[in-house]
Amino acid sequence: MKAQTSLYDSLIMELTRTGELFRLSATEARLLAVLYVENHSQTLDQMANIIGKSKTAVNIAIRNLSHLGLVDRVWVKGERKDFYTSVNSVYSKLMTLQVKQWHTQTTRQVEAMEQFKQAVPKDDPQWQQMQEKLTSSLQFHEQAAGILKKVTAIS
Amino acid sequence: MKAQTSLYDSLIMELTRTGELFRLSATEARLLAVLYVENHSQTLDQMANIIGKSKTAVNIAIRNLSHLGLVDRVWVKGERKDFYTSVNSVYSKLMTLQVKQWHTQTTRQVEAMEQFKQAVPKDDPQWQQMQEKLTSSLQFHEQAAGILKKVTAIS
DNA sequence: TAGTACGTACAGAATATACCGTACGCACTA
DNA sequence: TAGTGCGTACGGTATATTCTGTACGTACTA
Repeated sequence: MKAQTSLYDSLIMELTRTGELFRLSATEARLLAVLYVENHSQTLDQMANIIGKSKTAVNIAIRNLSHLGLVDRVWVKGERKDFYTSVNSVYSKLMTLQVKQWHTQTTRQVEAMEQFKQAVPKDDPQWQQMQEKLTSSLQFHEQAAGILKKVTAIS
Repeated sequence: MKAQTSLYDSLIMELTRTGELFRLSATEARLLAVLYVENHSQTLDQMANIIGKSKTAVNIAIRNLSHLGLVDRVWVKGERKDFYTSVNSVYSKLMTLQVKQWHTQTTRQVEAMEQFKQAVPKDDPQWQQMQEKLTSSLQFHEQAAGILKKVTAIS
């Protein structure tokens, strides 16, 4: 018997897939999807209930998402519980974060290549090859930088 | 006692980090790094030896990398073993692959949102909110498309 | 002050992932 | 045909990740 899949479920699933593409864990991604679709902020208990996980699991996932700046805690008058909501255009932000990491990492990569190249004697046949790879890496770095600029220009 | 770290090791490590950023597993990333730095193609045994893993593990990793089009099998005259090498500008290609996935996924996401929106009655207050989110998602999609165009223009 | 409601730290269980050694199948060789 | 060398499928195991229930600390309340 095939499980009935509502449009709501499909939507959540797609959003979850998107989140996972950006290296979020399954529950982080799902949680973010729920917060994105739901229109009012949610408590830990509500979220635990919705995604069918323990409050502890939700707590940790929310902490991570919050640490990434993808989720905000909102204050609700007269309520003791914490309420959480996703930030504006989360998915764009997620993409931006990822690209930033690329940029940082490619910088490190280029530096490592340069250092390594300098240790290779210039008359070594390896030197020329390292030189080419360095050029290639630099190009890679430029590429990441270009994308970063494009991405941050929007948000 | 602190482990001695050579420039070579640092380079491999950085390249590995880069690979991991693109959702490669640790060994896939390391393997790719080695193939990238080494100037001649390597056999399974050689690679297993270099990264200190079993031949089986290397075999699977190579299969995945090959499936992603990041690694090529090269024919060497008079040799029975298979030789592998990384394709040109692997890391750019890796980035391109990733962005392509974004593009595909955002398409799916937008479709799911449109379907969901249509099921919500227009006089429902939710409708307006869904409309806004759809707009936001479309923007996200455009963003991915833009990056994709930029990336593929290079390679 | 005692009681209640919340968030979170922690330890162990469950699950998923990665890995290894063995063994098999195939192709080439003598 | 027997033998050798290679890639790879497979089953069991280690390791890492994720999840749960319990328990604790704090803040508010009566």
